[in-house]
Amino acid sequence: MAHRKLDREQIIEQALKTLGKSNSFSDFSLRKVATDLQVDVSTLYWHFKNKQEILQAMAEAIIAQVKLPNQQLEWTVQLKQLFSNIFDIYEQYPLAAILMVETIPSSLVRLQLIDRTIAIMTNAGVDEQTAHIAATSIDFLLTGLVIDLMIENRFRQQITTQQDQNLAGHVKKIRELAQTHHLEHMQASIKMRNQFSAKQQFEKGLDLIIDGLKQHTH
Amino acid sequence: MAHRKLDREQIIEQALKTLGKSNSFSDFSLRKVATDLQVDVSTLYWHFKNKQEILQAMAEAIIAQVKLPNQQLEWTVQLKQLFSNIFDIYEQYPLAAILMVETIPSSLVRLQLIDRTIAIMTNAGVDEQTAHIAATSIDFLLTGLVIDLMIENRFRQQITTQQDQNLAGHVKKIRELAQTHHLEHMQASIKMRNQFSAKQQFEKGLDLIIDGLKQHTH
DNA sequence: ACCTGAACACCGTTCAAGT
DNA sequence: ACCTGAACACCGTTCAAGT
Repeated sequence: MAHRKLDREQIIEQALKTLGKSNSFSDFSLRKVATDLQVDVSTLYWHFKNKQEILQAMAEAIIAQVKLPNQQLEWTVQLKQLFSNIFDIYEQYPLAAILMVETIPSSLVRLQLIDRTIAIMTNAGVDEQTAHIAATSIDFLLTGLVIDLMIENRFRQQITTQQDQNLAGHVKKIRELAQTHHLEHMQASIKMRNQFSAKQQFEKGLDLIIDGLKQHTH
Repeated sequence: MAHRKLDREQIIEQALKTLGKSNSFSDFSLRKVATDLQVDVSTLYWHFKNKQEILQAMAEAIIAQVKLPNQQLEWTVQLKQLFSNIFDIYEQYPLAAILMVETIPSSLVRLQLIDRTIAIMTNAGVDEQTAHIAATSIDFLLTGLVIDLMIENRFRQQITTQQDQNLAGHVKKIRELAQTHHLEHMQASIKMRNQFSAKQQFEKGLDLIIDGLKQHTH
């Protein structure tokens, strides 16, 4: 293709689409993005310094979509709404959570988001230190659950479509070990995972942390 | 080298050492493990099916080192001791946390660990559902913090040893953005990260979740 | 049974060369 | 200013061949 077509925005847009098509994060490559753009890989290196910079821009584009809750609302409602929004976006871009882990939160949008999260708590009377660790905890819980969810879905796909005996073996093994070694709580956990959606589990975890926070408010 | 030397145990032992020498998880490769073992890469494929299986065995070897707390102790003490032990092991093998994320917990040792964690809570009167989500939350908080810690250390190293302007730029940018956009809580967070160790932060997060759990016990 | 060597299909990154 | 093509140094994985 001739020149004078591409800009950074178009590259990031396609990169997010290409990431969406990928089965895993290691499946995602700049060469595939370039192919989808009908362009040589090396072209990307004129617009971006390296892969890390592209991932950074992708993460930024995703976080920019997060809608902040109304500040008039009660603080627990604000927290729940905010992270519910983030959860929904992560579900839309299933690999976005990994993107956040792989990337440094040095963009303004991401810093503002962290700042706002802490502000919600301190405005409710929580001390700065507790608010900081609570924000971190909620963030890790969210990304952890989404990554888990994604891995599970990938496995489910691989097992059904490609009949991957290896992965099917793992799932079977977990159930069997739980039974033969009488890991009763493990068995209950497996049931729970099937009974509640990842979002419901996240909400319960968030509630738990909020319960803890309430003891630090006054 | 001639044959009749290697076994799975030796490979995993060296793999953990090679992982320890790696600056990042993507830096770690089977080819490097093979070189350290003075053996051809393809040799590893006689002992293991693929890379995933090797990672799985590595994760298992690490978790096997976790010491379980005395069951006579009070439940909050048991929880704190258990996760303090896990934290210390993760600090010893800085990339172990990523290993856990990349890997399915289908080994007996890991399942037993999860089961035991939940058991500590249910024995204290916490319902099965809350105990399950709390165990998950604590686990994600721990791995999240350790991964963060590791990334930070890697950056610090790269900045000082290789004068990586790119990474130094990120750190500087965060401070600057926090100042110019008056992200006061963000500034306080940066201070706190320097003031408290990752372990101390984890302990505070754990305390928060325990505070939440106490409301579910009776 | 255990290991090697070569090959394959992938990566990210660089750089001289084109328009 | 923007893009290509070829090259480089890496990957994981397979497989015929050696001992």
